[in-house]
Amino acid sequence: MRLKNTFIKTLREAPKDELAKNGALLTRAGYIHKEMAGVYDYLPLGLRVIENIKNIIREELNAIGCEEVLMSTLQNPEPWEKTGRFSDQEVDIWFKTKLASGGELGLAPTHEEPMVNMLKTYISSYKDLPLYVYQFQTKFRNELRAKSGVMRGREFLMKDLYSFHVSEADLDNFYEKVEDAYARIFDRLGIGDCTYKTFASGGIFSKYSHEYQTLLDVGEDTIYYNKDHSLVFNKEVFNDEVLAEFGAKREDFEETNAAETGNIFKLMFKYSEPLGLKFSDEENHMQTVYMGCYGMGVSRLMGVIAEKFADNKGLIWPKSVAPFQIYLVGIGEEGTKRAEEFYNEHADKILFDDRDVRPGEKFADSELMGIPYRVVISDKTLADGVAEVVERASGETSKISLDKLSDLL
RNA sequence: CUGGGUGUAGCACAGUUGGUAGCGCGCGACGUUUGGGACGUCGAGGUCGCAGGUUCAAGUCCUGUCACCCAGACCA
Repeated sequence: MRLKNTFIKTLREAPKDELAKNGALLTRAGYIHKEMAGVYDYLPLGLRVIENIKNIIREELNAIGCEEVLMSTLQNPEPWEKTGRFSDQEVDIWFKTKLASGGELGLAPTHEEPMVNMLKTYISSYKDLPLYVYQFQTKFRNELRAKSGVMRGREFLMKDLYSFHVSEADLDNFYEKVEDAYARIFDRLGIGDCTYKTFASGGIFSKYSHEYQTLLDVGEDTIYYNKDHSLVFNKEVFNDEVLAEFGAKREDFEETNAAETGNIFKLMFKYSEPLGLKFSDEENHMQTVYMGCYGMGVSRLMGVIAEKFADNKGLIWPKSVAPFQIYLVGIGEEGTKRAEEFYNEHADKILFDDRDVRPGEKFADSELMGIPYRVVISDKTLADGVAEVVERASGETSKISLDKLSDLL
């Protein structure tokens, strides 16, 4: 991408309504634009980050046999009424609107009901199971208070996976596969070493749910972890009774803030029963489908990663999610010409700062945008037949011969 | 929802006892610059969140309303 050809522009100062670090930096660097509290537009760079995160999740889920769909945002109240969740008393974050013809609609805050309802069309026998279906979908939640940049929005992008099984054993088995997939996803996103599977309050059918909590100063959750992080509890379940159950002592735990970046949950029959999702078993007896659900906040992940790795100069993206691998700057006549040539060979992976501004401004923007490598080709470096490479994360500078530059991509 | 705060140019802000709006950044033109956000000259850009009201006159005073930020409460 050529900077000259894009409409985005960096800002020296963050808008005063962006106090959160992630929102301020993502806005200044031109990744996002705020429409209103908790509602953001994703600009070319931000969209690339979102797509990179999605692709990592997609690859890992597909690898364990999941199928991707895209369900509707507009919700027919009927399936929700069967579970009681269309009620504003039951679910207080609905956005609702009216049909021109008079009926009422909801904007999906999650998708258990429509997913179950849809699959009633396709699941009728044990031969149809198991099934693992997921999507990346925009969710709407009428939060009392949106805050923290893109980390708590009224409209946000979420990956939601639902699994369907003939038995609890099969659900348990798949649940473990998702745990493994989640571990790989967090690793690939660059936050594996600071993201923990956490015990949180459960629902009707299971004692605990599991959240994935990423350590973050400004995270909204409080968690407690022991020395080797083998046991991590959300504050909501951190009590003497639970500690006794796990044979743990309170004094071995440390308190810290974290952001919930994912969760996995055994639903059992919570939604399949009221919605009548059944199958015929091998003896031709009707059985209710066992279910699990597994969420991951895509736009929140972008905010968490932005927030976590930034320094006083700007964003620092892990290579796996960075919108581009190289921020390319050409200086001087010959340097600019050679930069053009290199750009033209790998245009899809390079952000080329071809603007007619002084180098200092380009350097500052490269740091603000957090692109992993800044490559400078100038008449000076060309005298040695090399380009200068600065790694954003470490600040380390090195010289690389021009024909080896593509190794960075 | 409770408490506190803020709405003036794309961004950040100033605007005195009411008298018809200003600075910096950014933007356009020209010139000088050209490896760490350069400099000079000229210039464009505003129904002062919105709606009422008071007044000869409202960014400024009054009433209402909306939005936004922070803390709390809330949060599969």
